[in-house]
Amino acid sequence: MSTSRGARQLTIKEVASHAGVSPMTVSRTLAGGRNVRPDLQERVMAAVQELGYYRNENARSLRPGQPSGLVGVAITNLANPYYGNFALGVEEVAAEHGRRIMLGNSGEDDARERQLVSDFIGRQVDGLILVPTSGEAEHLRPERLGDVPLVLASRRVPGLEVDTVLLDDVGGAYRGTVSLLDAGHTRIGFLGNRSSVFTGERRYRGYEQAMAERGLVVDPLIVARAQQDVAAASRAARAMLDLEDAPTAIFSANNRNTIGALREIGRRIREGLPGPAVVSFDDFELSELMPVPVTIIDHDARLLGREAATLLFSRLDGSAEGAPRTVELPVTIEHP
Amino acid sequence: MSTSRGARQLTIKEVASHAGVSPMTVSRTLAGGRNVRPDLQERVMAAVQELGYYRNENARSLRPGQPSGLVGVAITNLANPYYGNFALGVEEVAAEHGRRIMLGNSGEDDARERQLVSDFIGRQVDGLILVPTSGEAEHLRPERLGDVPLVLASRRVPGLEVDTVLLDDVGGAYRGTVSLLDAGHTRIGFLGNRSSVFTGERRYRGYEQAMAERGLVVDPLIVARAQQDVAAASRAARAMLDLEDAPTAIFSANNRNTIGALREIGRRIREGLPGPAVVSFDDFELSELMPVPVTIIDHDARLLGREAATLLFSRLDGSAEGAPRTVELPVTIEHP
DNA sequence: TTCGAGGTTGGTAACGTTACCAATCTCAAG
DNA sequence: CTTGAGATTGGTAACGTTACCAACCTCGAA
Repeated sequence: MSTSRGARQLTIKEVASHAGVSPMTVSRTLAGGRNVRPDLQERVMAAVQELGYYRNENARSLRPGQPSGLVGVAITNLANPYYGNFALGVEEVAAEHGRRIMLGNSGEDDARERQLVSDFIGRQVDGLILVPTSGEAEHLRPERLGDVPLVLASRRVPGLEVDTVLLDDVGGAYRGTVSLLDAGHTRIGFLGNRSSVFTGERRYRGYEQAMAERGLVVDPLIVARAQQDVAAASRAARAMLDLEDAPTAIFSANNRNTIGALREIGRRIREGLPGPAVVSFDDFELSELMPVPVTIIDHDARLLGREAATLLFSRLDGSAEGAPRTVELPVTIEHP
Repeated sequence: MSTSRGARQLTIKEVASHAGVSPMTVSRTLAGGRNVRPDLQERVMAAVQELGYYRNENARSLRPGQPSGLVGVAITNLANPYYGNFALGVEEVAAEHGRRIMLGNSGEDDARERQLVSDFIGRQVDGLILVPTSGEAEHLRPERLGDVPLVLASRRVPGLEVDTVLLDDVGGAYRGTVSLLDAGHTRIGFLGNRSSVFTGERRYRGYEQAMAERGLVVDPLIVARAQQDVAAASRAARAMLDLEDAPTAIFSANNRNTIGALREIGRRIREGLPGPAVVSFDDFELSELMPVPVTIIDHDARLLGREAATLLFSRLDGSAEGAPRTVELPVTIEHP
């Protein structure tokens, strides 16, 4: 019975003396029981049960060569359901490999990301999975990480050659835009992230490419690339749709912009104004119930997480060596 | 330059000899620099920078009395955006207290939860925050946890008296149901979780109470309480609405059931069938654009996470002692 | 000048664990 | 009965860190 204060930690020694064996026998039993007599193993396990002993994993990983079994995961915005699913995918694969994840939210803040990474390293993580903010790469150089393998997800960091899992941003945006063009639209607005955000840039490129192929010039008046949240996206959509020469369709480069745009479009429709067609990079629930047709460029964030973790563990297991690899996951297009 | 294999860990000793001081001086400097000459501190910090040294937090926490700075968080379903926000709230407060979180997903599986908890304990977490599965409480008893403080969120565990953060499930469900009754509905269907899930039970109770107050008997034909995912919720809604005597309104006890119900309702409306009014416990985006009026019983999952973490840290700081506390967070009702 | 208080520095031991080695035991073959 | 191979067991040291103590230094007061 452990009481309020102090309550010294239960150690392998107590278990050993309780079972009448040496600490080494307890350690060996807990490690799988190779070369330990079955009756002693039983006594040890009984003592463990009775005392409620948990092995101290920190002390264990202190010995050289012992992995900590921890993976550090830093994402940019846990409030976004996409990143929740991403984290879930990572957690699943980690659990399958007997590892645990330490999760941090960088909130797109560079300094916070640096702090998270150094903290993860200090806690002896076996590997790192990062959705990088768009800042510097200095703190992510392999030599700064002390040989802890790093996998980037969703975004690349300029000048940093490491394992990376990406979406087919350019292709998805291209195909989504083409579907609008095929439907007869020629004046297509764009809502997206700052161009310094990797995905924002790539998705814009796909949009631009499709427009250019049809000989259409992109009008800067109907391109808004600075919205990081729903409210800003709503305002940008409003400005665009209030124009004399308003777009008849909108390409939205991510979930947050789509929700904002649709909020504004819903408002207009309730006022009897026309609503433009929408293509959204990123799915959202009940898109089929929207008052305007919404085409979805969909992908599986959970799978993205699983792939990132798989890439990491292939490095940890030594089953993959050599040059950094990039996996680009396909996206699907769902017409309304 | 650290090369591929081996690459022994950089220790405080290397830093010390590089700075020409003893390891103790390095330790003291890193601990805040009390009673260390400024010029030596500078030499130490320069060496830390130059070598890229990170203190080994595991070794650090091995010393008795040193906290690990880790909080174990186990939630039931990270794919649900609510729990993503919950985790975010916990992470935020933990970061404010200089702590890191270890995150596990139990997937409503009892065995997995037990495994997570014992793993967290083995990794010397300073505290635990749990959205419990509905199973046993044995592995959560204080004496089994070795004095590691535990906070439950969202749900209670029968027979376990610990700090808990809950929502006002009963009151919210009651008020939501009353709003339907006030609008003239008397035949109100119920969609929810298994009754063994704490919130499922409480929300049903609120619904039942409101009905009883108006002298209405709940018809078991329009009560479905076994759906854990969107597809099952859709089927349940369909069965209910296909009845001769179909409900004119539906009370949905959670996000997943709401989405499922609305998917079915949207289908019916496209076919020209009538759609019932909906009250949803849990918000979702773009609810204002639905083809039927949706009343939202809303709450802040992120705040729930923040409250849980705050409760935990008040135990860790010793600013709270004594009997377990329960915090019940209010919910708001948003009419369409 | 001596003394002592207080600031600064370093050596030692300990935290809980396991790799390594040495010691002991078992048992079959000679 | 001896030998030795192999299985089993335990003692010791080390992982990286910091609390504790002892030693030293500085400087003002007596």
